[in-house]
Amino acid sequence: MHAYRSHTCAELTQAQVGETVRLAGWVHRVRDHGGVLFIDLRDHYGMTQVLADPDSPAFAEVEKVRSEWCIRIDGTVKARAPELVNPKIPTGEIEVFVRGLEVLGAAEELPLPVFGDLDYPEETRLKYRFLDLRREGLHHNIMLRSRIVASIRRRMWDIGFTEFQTPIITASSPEGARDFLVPSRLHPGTFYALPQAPQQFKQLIMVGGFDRYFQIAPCFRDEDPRADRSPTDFYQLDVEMSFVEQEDVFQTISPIILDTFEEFAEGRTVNREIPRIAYKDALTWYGTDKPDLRNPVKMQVVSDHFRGSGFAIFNKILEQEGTEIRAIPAPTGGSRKFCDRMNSYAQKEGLPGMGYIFWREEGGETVGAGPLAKNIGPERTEAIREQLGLGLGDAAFFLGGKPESFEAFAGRARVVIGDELSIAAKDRFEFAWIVDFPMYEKSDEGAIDFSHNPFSMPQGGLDALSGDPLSVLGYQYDLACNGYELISGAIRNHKPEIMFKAFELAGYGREEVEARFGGMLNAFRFGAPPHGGCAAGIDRIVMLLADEQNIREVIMFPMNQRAEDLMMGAPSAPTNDQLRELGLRVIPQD
RNA sequence: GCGGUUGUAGCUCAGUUGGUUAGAGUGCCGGCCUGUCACGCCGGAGGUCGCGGGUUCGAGCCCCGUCAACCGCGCCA
Repeated sequence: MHAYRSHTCAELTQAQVGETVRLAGWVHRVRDHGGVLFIDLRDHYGMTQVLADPDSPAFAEVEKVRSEWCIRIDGTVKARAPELVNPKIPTGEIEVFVRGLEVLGAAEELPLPVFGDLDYPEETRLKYRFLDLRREGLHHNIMLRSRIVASIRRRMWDIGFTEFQTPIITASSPEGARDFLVPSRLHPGTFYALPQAPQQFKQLIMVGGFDRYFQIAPCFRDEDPRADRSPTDFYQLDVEMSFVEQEDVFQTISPIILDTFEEFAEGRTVNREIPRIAYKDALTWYGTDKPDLRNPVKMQVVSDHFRGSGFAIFNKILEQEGTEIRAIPAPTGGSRKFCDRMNSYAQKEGLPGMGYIFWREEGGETVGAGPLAKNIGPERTEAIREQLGLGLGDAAFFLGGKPESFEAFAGRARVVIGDELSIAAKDRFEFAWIVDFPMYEKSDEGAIDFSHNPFSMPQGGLDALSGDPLSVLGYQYDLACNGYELISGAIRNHKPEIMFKAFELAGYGREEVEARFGGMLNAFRFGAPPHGGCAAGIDRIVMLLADEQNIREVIMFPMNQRAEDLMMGAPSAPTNDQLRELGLRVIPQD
C-alpha cells in the first residue's frame, strides 16, 4: 500500500465496495454523534465521507481530529443505504469505515475558516493565503486560470507560434511606468531593471529571423494597483509576428481570444464579429477607450440643437473654440426622480450639474419635460429626441464644454446610468478593437509627448511626422471587453530614420535615443523586417471568465493594495552585509 | 500624494438618543448523543470596542488626531 493513499477523495464509487483503501486529505467538517462520527475528508479532487464508531480500533484517535487537520486514514469502502446517499457529491453513494488513522499535520484554531462560502477581510485572506487557497472559490479560480493558460498555449502552438523565454534581469526602459530596479553587485552603483514587458526583446526576436513568437510572460511595473491591476507583477500573452499589417494581427489573434472565451464561457455569449472603433469615436460615444459595450448607451454630439437656442449656458459655451454639447441617452430613465439623482451625481463628481430632458405623456402625446426642454422649446426638444432615437419614458442628459473637460465623467455617468437602469446586458462578452490611437498628446505643461507606445509605426510613415504631431495616428490598437482593456498592440516602427523623427517630435535628441534604445536601434540597421504584435492580459482574461471583479481573486499569491506580500513579509529590509556588498546605503525617509 | 468606505470575541456581525456587568452566530474547551452530511442538545472560557487625545457625571456611540485594510483619483508608453 502507498504511504499516503490508494485513491483520491473523489474516486471511490460502488465499484470499490468491500475494498480496503487508504485516503489522505484535510478534515473539512466533523459531525460527532457520540456513538458514530463522520468526517468529510477533502483533497484537491473532491470529498469523501469517512466514519468511525466504537467498533473501530481508531475510534479514540478519530474523535480528536479537528477542522483542517491533514490526516491519512485506512478503511473499508461501504455502500450507503439508499436513504443515506448524498446526491450532492460524486462519492455520495459510498463511505469509508475508518480502521486506522495517522495525523499528518494538526491545525491550530483557524484564522480563516475553509468551510463555507462567507466573505472574509482581504488582509486575513492574504496573510493566510494557503488557507484561502483551500477554499472552493479560490481553488476553482486558480484551476480555471491554469486551464485557460494551457488552452491559450495550445491554441498558439496550433497556429504556428513558438514560445521563447526572454530575460527577467535586464535594462531599464526610460519610457512608460516606473521600473523595478535590481542593484548590480559586480558593477556597484549600477542597476538592472525588471522588464515592464518583453517589448524590445520580442522585436529583436523578429529581427533575429524568427517568426510568430509568443510567451506567457511576467511583466513588472512599480505602479499603484487597482481592482483590475496587480501591483508589482502580472502576466501577459506576449505576441509578435513578422511581415504583418494591423489587419493580419487582428485576423490571427481574434480567433484565439474568441475561441478561448467560448471554451470557458459556460453559457455566456461571445460576440464573434468584433467591431473596429476609432479611438476618437470611442471617446465621443463612450467616454473611454475601453468601453463596456454590454451597456447600450451611446453618447452623441448634439451641439447644433443648442446653437442659438434659449438655453444661455450652452449658448455661451458654444461660442468658445473647440466646444461641444453631448447627450447621454438614458432609455427608461424618464422620471424626474432619476434625472435629479443623476444631476446630483454629477455635482458630487465636481461638475456644475447635468441638464436633462425626459419624455412623458401629456394629453396623449409624448413631450419633453424638465427645465432644459422649457428653455429650448418643443421643436428643438423633438429634434433631439429624434436624433437620439428616444421615446416615451426615456431621458437624456447633456454636458457641454471642451470634450476633454467632461469626457471622462461622461464615461463614468454612462456606466452609472446603465447600472441604475439595469439596461446593460449580462452574461455576455462584448469585444471591440479600438484603433487609430493618436501618436502624441499634449502634456499638462503643453509639451508634445508620446500618448502610448513610442515604438509604434505612425500611420503615413515619415511623411506624416512633418505636420501637426497631434493629428498623427499610430498603427496601434487595443482590444476592449466589458469595460476592460484586454489587449494592447501595435505595428512597430522598424525604420531608424522614422524612429529618430518620431522621438524628435517628443523632444528626444538623436544622442538620447541612441543611448536609450541603442540595442534595438542598431538591430534595425541590419535588415529589420516589418513586424507587429500585441500583448493580452492573462490575469484580466481569467478575471472576466471567472466572473470576478478583483484581479487578486485569480492570482495565486497576490500583493495587497500597498504592494506588500503579507504572507511572506515582502518587501523587507536588507541586511547590512547585503547593502555593503552592493555598495548601497538606505536614506531614511521623513 | 488626495478622496470615500470600513475597523467591536479566533472568525462573521449586532449594539437604540451617550446610561447598569458590551451581545448573537460560528469556532474553541467540557459533557450528552449510533446515520449525519451547515447534525442536534447542555454548560464554559474567550473583549485594550484599531490606537491616542478631548467633550461629558458617564463614550463602542459625539469631536480632533492617528494607524491599518479595501475602493476610487493621480499614476499605469
